Amino acid sequence: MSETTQQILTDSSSEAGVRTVIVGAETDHPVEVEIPRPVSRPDRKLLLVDGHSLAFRAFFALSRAAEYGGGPAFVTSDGRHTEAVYGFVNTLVKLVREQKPTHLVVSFDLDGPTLRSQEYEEYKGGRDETPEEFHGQVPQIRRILDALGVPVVTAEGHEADDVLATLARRGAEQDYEVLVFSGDRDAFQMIDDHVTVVYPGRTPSDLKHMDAAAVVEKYKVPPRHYPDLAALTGEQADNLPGVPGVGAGFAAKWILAYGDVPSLLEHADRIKGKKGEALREHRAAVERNRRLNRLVTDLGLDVDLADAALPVPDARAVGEVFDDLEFGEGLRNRLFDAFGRPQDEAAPPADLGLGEVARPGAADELQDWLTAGDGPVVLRALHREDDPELPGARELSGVVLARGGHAPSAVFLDLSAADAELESALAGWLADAGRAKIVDGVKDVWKSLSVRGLALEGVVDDPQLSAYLLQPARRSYELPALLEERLGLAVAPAEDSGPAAQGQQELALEEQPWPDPAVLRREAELAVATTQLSEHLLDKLAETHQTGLLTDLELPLAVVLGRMELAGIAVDPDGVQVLLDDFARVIEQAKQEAHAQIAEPVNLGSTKQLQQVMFEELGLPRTKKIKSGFTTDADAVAELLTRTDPDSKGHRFLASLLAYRDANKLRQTVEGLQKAIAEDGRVHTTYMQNVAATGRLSSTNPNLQNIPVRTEEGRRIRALFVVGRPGAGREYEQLLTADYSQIEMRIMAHLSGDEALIEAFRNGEDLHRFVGSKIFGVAPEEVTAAMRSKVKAMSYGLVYGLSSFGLSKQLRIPVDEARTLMSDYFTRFGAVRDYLRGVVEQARADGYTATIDGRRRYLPDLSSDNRQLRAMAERAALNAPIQGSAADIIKKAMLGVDRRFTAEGLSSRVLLQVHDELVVEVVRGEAPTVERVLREEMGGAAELAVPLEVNVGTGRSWHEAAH
DNA sequence: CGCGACACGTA
DNA sequence: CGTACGTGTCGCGG
Repeated sequence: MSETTQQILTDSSSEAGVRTVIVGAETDHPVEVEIPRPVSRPDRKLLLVDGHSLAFRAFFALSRAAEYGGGPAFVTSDGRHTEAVYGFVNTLVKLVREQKPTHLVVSFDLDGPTLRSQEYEEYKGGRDETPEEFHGQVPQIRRILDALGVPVVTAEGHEADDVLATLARRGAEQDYEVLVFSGDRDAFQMIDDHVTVVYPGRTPSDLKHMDAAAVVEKYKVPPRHYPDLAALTGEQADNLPGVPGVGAGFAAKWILAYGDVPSLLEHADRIKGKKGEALREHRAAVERNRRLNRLVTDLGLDVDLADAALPVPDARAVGEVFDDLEFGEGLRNRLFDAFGRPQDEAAPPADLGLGEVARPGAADELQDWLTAGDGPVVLRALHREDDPELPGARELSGVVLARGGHAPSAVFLDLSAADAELESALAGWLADAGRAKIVDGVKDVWKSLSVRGLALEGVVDDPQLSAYLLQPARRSYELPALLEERLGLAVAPAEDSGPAAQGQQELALEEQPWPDPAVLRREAELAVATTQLSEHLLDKLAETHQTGLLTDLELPLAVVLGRMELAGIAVDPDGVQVLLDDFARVIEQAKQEAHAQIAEPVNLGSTKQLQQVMFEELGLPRTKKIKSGFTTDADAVAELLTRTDPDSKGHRFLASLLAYRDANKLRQTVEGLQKAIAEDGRVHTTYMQNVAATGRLSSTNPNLQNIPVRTEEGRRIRALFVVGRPGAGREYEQLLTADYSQIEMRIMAHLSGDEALIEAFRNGEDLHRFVGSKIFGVAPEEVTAAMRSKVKAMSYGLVYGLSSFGLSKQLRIPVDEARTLMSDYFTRFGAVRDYLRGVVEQARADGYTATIDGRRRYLPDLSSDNRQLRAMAERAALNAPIQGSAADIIKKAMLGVDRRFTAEGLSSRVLLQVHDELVVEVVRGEAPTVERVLREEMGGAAELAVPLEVNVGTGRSWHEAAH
């Protein structure tokens, strides 16, 4: 920490508004510098922006990002570049969001001569020609500023900085807190107690705040003397040479000793040595520099700052420019968030024509409503409280039913107060498969109904699922967003304040009416709008031939998943504690062993600290570069282990680190499990049905699809999952697992139609051994373990779009050898190569890949200009049909198993799905039938060119049941 | 406190 | 420079 900073930090004795610090204490001329305390005027905050400077920096940052990967290419479909516009708006939005100015002005340089260029022809000479792509972007920026209603001020013959300096001075005089965005350091001279400069760092969005203290800290002179300093050192960017050999340090010393440039030059004779000589020699240049970098603060600008109050943007106009420039929703939303959402954006509660929400009080009233119209009815569940006792489900307190069409209507039923007859009328309708229902989030609603003893049949759509099939890569499927994007309907914007906003008098919590009338109204409107949304989504599904995936797969699967979630899986609590203690011991030991090798203890969980220890203190060889330096991941550490002397500190540290990480990871997994054990002694995961872009399920809260299995210690965790204790008249006997053997390779064989690969599976021999014998040209029994593991890695790699480079890294073999391996593979399995090539081509042409059952994944990046993005999309295209088809197959199997369990009167139940594996809790005596059903339904879930092989195992725990 | 980066578990 | 996920920790910046 520098001396100055220390003193600033420790200073406390100053008068109000001013601090003093000593600068240059180490020199002959220590000087006391006054630093005004910056004022804060949250209600009068003026932001002044140098438009060119911001646009230019944005342009270069985004062009580079696009060129070197990572960033998207900012070009419209008709070839216009938009880097500067996008970056400008992005940074401006960031500034407004973070700084919350009340007033805003942007200034631009004008073309043509300025006073500075007239005085000094070479001013700003030597700069590279403005790139072609930059042209035309400034007018677009001004269009957007116009649409936003932000005043743009320019001055003939002057640069933007003069305008800003003038406005900054006026702002300060009028007691505004002024923030100046400028990329020109000359702007620092404006800084005082009212004015701060925001100066861009390496990227336009990396903004540094320069107030007086920061200038003193950095340059050792007060802001008003910054231009004196710059005049001495010169300014490369403006092509203004200074005094040769004089850097910021000397310049600052002189200025502190003599004051400004004129005073310094007056006393130039007194300065000894080479530097003094140089100063006298370049006296003219210094004087010229000082003239040129003096900003004009008294331009006769015809602006009233009061008129620069941050306006409400014109959404239509902004929308037009954004559409024209092909900017996405993200920036648009951020912009409106920062500048305020215009009134007409909050759309007239999309007049749905919905009247009062009726509250049928008796069964016949409900019956009347239910039979009053046709068309599907939207069902929404209301929950009074957030935290249910019920493991895995929320208690149902009420429902909203709604119908769309010409006369939309909605009703609300309070199930916490409903009489038996009314509830039974509802139950009859819910269970009637002939009465079509639309349910948003059907799995959760089914669960809530189910724990209340209510059945649910006749569900024809769940927008979360239909929208997922249409756009599987979406992040969220929230109704308001879908309504807005699909139908342009702005329904019931979420109110930001609670009931109080509705002007209700204060009521004790327990006296508050439930549901809140505003909440009920919103629910009803959403329900009505959902009828339109569903109609639209089902149309689109039909157009894309995915209707069957919804009605025959995802919708019925939601119920199966709901059952699995409610069931949960039993976890042995004592075993959990034992493991936790065991792991804690290992962790402690590994931590101590690691610390014994180094000087100061570090946090082994901190990559940053590990890098310091490994690559600095221990001097270990550098590993692969990552953003924050060099990787310390397990792969790299293992590699380093092989390259270090087993008796060295480094080696021992690395070994301890791996042991620590291992045990720590396991401990975290078990801890998460412990926390997740519900009152029924079981863990209820949640399956997400619309998260994975390929069609897979995901598991969360906790994730039971990534429970360790590969290591011995990991398998101890699987042993914690046990068969449940007797309950509800059932006696569970064991857990049964059934998994597909090499399903992805089988799908690859099927999709490619490769005869050799198909033969490999029909042959029934160990797949990798068989493939190995073909590739290496030896008999199957002569395939060594090393050969087999190479082949195995290769085969799986293909499914992921592996390159020869990647393969060489994976197998730690030379790239040449990897390339040979791949080409040998493709020689024997040529149709596989043809298929993989074809998949990418097809996807590029269609814009999407498809599974065997027609589930799509859209991959717009296949035609990206960006190499990295394109390559990623290509690998995704290789993988999606295979992973997705496997997902479809096991989903079908789950439906089949579920049906058969019911049909055959089995009480056993499926508990878990782990992508290619099902875990079943088997009731005493049902094991043989369950095994047969699992084999038949899983094995028969798809008709492929190769058989689907299913392995089954049983045991008291998940570990024992593994095979 | 939110968020990105990192590391690492599964198929 | 191998796909698809979820979770925990760290450390940054607000």
